[in-house]
Amino acid sequence: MKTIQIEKSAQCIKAIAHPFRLSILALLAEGEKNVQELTRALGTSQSNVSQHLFQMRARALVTTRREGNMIYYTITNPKMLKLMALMKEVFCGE
Amino acid sequence: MKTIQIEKSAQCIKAIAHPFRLSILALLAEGEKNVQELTRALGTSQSNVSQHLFQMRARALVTTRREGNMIYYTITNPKMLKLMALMKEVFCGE
DNA sequence: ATTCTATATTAGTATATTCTAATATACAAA
DNA sequence: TTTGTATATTAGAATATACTAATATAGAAT
Repeated sequence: MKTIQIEKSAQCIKAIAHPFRLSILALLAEGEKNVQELTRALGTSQSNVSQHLFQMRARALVTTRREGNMIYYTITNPKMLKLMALMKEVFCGE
Repeated sequence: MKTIQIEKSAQCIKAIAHPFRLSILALLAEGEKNVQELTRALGTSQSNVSQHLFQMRARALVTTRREGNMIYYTITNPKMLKLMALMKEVFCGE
């Protein structure tokens, strides 16, 4: 595996290496959600959620869509769902 | 996904969220290696490599075997290889 | 234009991570 | 038993991350 791929992968992995960010992905796996919905589900501050979302947006792991004054987030790459399922299997046993 | 699984997954993901640790996994994917071999390949200090290995050992992602005064490391779960391939695909495109 | 609501950004602090340098441990060889 | 080699551990400094509180922005509604 090339150095550049290692670096990029490490950045993306870091972007999902937090319980809140994993939870956000698990919620988005059900379908798109706006920031309010995510904030309520996580039980932390809106600011904190926005900051976590920023990290995943910066790596293009999630994508946004505006509707009125709400921003809806979705998982960019559908293969992410497969990846999450496999991580669960490898890290938590089956 | 349950909170406990989220927590455990986040811990494991953190344990691989570093270029050196990903490189180590990529090297171990080729077969078991001892600390010297990994140290030479990474081009950092032996102490640093041991510290990175510790993090993955603590999460049982890698397993050790002693031979004389060398310690050989292997990837614990063969499914990790599938996971790494999928991460590369999702994070680096195909 | 003002106000309201949703989201983003900033500043500052607390905590965690990473690295280097030094030291400890464990086995092998002499 | 001393010496050498491989690996692990510790301490401390530098950097990065995560959180709270406050503020900014952008669009909607009045």
